[in-house]
Amino acid sequence: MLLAGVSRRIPAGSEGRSPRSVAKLTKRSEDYSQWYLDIVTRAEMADYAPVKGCMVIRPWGYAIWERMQRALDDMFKATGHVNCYFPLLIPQSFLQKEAEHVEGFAPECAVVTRGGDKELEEPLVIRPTSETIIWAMYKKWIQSWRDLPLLYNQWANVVRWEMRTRLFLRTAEFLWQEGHTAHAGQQEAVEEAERMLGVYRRFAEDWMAMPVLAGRKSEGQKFPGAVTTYTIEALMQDGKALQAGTSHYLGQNFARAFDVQFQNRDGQLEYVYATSWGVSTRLVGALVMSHSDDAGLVLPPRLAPLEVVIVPIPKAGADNAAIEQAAYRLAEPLEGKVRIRVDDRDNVSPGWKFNEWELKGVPVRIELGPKDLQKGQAVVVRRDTGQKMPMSQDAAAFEVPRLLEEIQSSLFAKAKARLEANCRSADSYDGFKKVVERDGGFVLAPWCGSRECEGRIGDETKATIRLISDEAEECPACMLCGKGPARRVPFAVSY
RNA sequence: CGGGGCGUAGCGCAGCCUGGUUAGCGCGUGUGGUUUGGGACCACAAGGUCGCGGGUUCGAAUCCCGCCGCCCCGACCA
Repeated sequence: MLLAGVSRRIPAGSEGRSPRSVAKLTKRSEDYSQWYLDIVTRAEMADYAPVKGCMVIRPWGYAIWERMQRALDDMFKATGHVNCYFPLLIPQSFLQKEAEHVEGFAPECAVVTRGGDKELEEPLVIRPTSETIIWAMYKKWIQSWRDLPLLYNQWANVVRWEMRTRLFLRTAEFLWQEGHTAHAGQQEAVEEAERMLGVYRRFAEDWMAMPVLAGRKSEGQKFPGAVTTYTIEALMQDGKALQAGTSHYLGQNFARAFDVQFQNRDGQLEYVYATSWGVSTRLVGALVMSHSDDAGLVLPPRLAPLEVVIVPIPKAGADNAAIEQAAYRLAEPLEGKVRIRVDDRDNVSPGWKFNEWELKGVPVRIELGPKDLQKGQAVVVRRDTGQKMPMSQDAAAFEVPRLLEEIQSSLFAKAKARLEANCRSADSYDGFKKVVERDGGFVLAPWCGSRECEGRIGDETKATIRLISDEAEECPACMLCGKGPARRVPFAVSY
């Protein structure tokens, strides 16, 4: 019989589903890129849509995104932001008002030219980002310093017509959040941009268990229209860097473009200071590539749609009803505390279930068979290490929440160790090229700050400057041009 | 846009070169039964515009022409 409160349902993505393919995943060592795609598709996180470059986010992938959204949204609210929604379609002329912005985004805009059966008077751009339409509206809402700051965020989809796409990492349409704030002072706006980068960093570390480097982007890699772009950069298991979140101090660029002025305390008109900041469904891809292994996805418990799955193991001649009942009894005290389900499907074998839940990255599995029942125990298995821990059923109830926390911090520790092990230094350009080629990862090397050197290094090695840190070590000479002063900045081949 | 590969059942493929019964195999799917501690087994069954359009031919998945789409690798990017 069912115990009260414990759902029988296998959650989104596997609702009483039958088995499908049994093909093995591509191994990381064989083809990293294919390994990634295998996990994303086989774990049923996403699938290719009929339109090139577009993807369907399936329930298992979307559930991860929902958990990310919730955590981030709470953090945004805790820092004083409110949610709102601006429209998908933007008059093309809006994009053109900010010179760098239009230059940056025009090449990748999808444009609507027809409505119904009529040609539109002015083409409408499907938002690649919303600064322009938001600042057009801010003009209406801001008159005085008393109207400021405006701390707005929206959860939305955007479209960027990319040449080359990859599930989650780069798709023509993606989901994200974009914060857009307006401030009465430069200092305050800069602080906001830095604060939100801090939020992203904390989210990456505390929720995704993904350590990051944080800093500013070089002039050449700034967001189109930004004065300063801040970034967090993560390191994937193949040694490539991934930009995981950005925050921009926009200065008065958009306020000027849209003529948004406010009267300051002294009664003078002044352009409003702006920031914007965003993270996207790319984070789901980052998550996959941070922790997963050759058996499939490995999820940090805090973002796992399902944290614990209990697999009852029936046996001929055993009291299988009792086994299943014990499984539900085991789950009951944990319901509400952790996301837990009993996988009582009878059309697949326990072995199948083990593999499937490992593929899907569920952090903890509890096996419960006749032998366990006799001993009053259950076998608790960690997804991240594979470690099997027999423990009494009573102990499991209070051990499991602790174990989940342990897994969360252990994933972070492991990823951090990997990041640190993959931060190397080079002083000469020859040495730099060697390290980039042989080891990958972040390579810290002296750079004079010129766009020319940055560009040439990028062209010749594929490694780009990921960020510039305030604590960057000063060096006498750039590794390329030999001029000084230079700073030591992390380069990496990136996604 | 350049280079490479592919398009035949839900998935993975064979067949094509050398045209010819009713287009095949594995996995999966449905039903019934036995099973279940690391991807179980038996029986029966369902499932196909051979990417699209044209041509050659008595006859085309197969040969010819055109088109479309997708994937992978490069140039733009969260």
